[in-house]
Amino acid sequence: MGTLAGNLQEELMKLSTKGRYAVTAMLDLALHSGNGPITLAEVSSRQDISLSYLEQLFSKLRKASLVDSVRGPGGGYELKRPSSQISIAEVVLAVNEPISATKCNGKGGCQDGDLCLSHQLWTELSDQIYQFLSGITLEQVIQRQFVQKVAERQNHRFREEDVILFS
Amino acid sequence: MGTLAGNLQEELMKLSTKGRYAVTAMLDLALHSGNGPITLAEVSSRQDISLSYLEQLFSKLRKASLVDSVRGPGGGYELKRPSSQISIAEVVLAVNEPISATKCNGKGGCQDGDLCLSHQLWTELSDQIYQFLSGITLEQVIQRQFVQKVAERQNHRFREEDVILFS
DNA sequence: CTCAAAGTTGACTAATTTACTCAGGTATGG
DNA sequence: CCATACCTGAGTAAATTAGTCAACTTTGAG
Repeated sequence: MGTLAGNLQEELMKLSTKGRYAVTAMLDLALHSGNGPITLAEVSSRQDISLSYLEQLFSKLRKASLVDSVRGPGGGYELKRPSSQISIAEVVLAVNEPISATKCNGKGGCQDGDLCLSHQLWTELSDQIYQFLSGITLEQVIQRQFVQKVAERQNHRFREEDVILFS
Repeated sequence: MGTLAGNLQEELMKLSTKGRYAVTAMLDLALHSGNGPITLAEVSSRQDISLSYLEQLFSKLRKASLVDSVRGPGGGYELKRPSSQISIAEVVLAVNEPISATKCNGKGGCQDGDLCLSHQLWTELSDQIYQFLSGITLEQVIQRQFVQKVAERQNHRFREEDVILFS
């Protein structure tokens, strides 16, 4: 299933509960840093995430070089870099198998252009989302410093009832 | 958008292939608008999405007032509003059952503050993502007018190798 | 050295979601 | 009428999520 595509940006952001768990756990680590490693048992009880599930997530976070592990008594996990240098995008991508952007990869029938156009548009959009999340660090989230008015860019003339379907 | 400014949303964005299918189909509709309704069969063959799956998606898109349907021969679907007034966020939210932001909703044990803090931080972040996608319309995607340099905001001091793990 | 605390790994699984198919409807233009 | 197209709901295989369980390895403290 995994395409060995050499191209960059063939993979998409995926935002689900899995990524939220990972970000929440990383925020917990950032919030409680300073006194040595933090055990997953602490994170588990504080954030109400099962210990075994955290172990899976942190296995991936470690492989992505986002955390360091210390074994033995007094051990635990700690951020490998300062929280100001770890982006949300990194955390989300570390735990998610990224989904393939192009369904039409090896397949034919993509010459008529239409198919590839939509794919490319979505890929570019996904890239924008990635850029956005890359610009937000754990520390910025904690300090609530991430931009407040990002949506005030262009013709933004939704009526009230259109917006409310968010609830 | 005064509505979103007040209280935080309790529902989160979810980005998966499902939303991509919906956006792709909506882009197809936008690209081929002007000659009356477009059949799902056309969209199906052009975008390589199964007809029955499209029917499910468009049922939700119609309930969300994003498309109008015309029955009978010569019928099909068309955008209810101009593509410049339909945001990506609307499309994605229309087809996804939104996931709950707060696991600790009715539960106790949320008094110690830590749990709720992480939840709130993630909720605020999710709100930012929503704001971001709300600011991008179908037309902007087609015209590729969505902001090119959204990530150049704050202390953006990632090293190269940190960013590249997107591949 | 021993023991217990912690991470590490892999196999397994129930529940849920995704991505469909199928079998019927209903509305409507020609 | 009748073919076309939307509409609805039931069902379902595959994948993902969100875990559990068992068996390790490493290491600090006593």
